[in-house]
Amino acid sequence: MVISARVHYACVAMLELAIQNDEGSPVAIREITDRHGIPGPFLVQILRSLRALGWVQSIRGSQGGYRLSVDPATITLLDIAEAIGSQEAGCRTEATCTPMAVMLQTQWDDAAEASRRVLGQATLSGLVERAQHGDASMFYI
Amino acid sequence: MVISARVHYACVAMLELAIQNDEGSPVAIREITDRHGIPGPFLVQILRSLRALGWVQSIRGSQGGYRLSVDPATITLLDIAEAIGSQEAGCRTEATCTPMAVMLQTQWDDAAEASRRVLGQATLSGLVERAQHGDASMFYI
DNA sequence: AGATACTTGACTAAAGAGATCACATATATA
DNA sequence: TATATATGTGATCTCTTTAGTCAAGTATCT
Repeated sequence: MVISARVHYACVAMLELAIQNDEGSPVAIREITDRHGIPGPFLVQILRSLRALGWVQSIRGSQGGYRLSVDPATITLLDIAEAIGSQEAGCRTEATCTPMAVMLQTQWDDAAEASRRVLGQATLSGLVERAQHGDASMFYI
Repeated sequence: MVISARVHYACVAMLELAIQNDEGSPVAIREITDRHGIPGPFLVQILRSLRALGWVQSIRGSQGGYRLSVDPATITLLDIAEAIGSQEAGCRTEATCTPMAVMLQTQWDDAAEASRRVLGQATLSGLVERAQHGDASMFYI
């Protein structure tokens, strides 16, 4: 469960869209990059992946931007991390797959599973709600 | 908590030393690399780190090798992973540290903490014992 | 002396992460 | 219809990390 900048940015973008989901107009990339200091072209790349997943839709042209196309209650940080992040390999091919290696691999898997359980609990809507209740000025809307 | 090949090999080596800890003679690198298919010079590099940590001692010359210099009950997979693996950075410097970023970071930290708890439970002696009870032929000694 | 085994430091190849750029296309508004 | 505003797409690029290699040296046992 590696949290790269790519994954982090993807989550920021999804949260930003989730917050502004009720308002009619789509959210421009510029709005997100300005607010969070994310390199523009990089975020474009990430939003492309999110669109391919069917999680956001894009509206081109003037007044265009992005909008969530899924219910924010159904998407967790785990979903985003696993979809955007790099896929991990199974048992190492180079080294011999000894019983000891298998035992260790079980430990690595258990540890990863523990992480996944935490992130699988965190839905977008849950985070948005928590942020807005905890600190109304948090997202300076 | 990234488990690189380096960390995995370090754990294999420590476990191998823990198993043969009771016997008088030290364990040669060749013995470990042959058994587990680990590239020799790479394992040398790793054992050097382990020695710098004070966890193993080396005996040079003919009949030389490596030996644990700590109680295998006091070392966990977490200790090895954190000592050998790369050190992770804190809050990302590039992007703006917005409240949203902080909230996300908390989630990443919680997830990492969950992993750490799992690996922190796994002591070398515990793993050796488990392996030997579970399957006597596991380490074909 | 010679075989065995660790010591040390430098070095290289490959992969992935994190961007960046140029050019194309779509749409609202004046 | 012209123009400003936005996204779409593909290629490219640099930097860091990871994994692995090599050569020459030193210590110890038999």
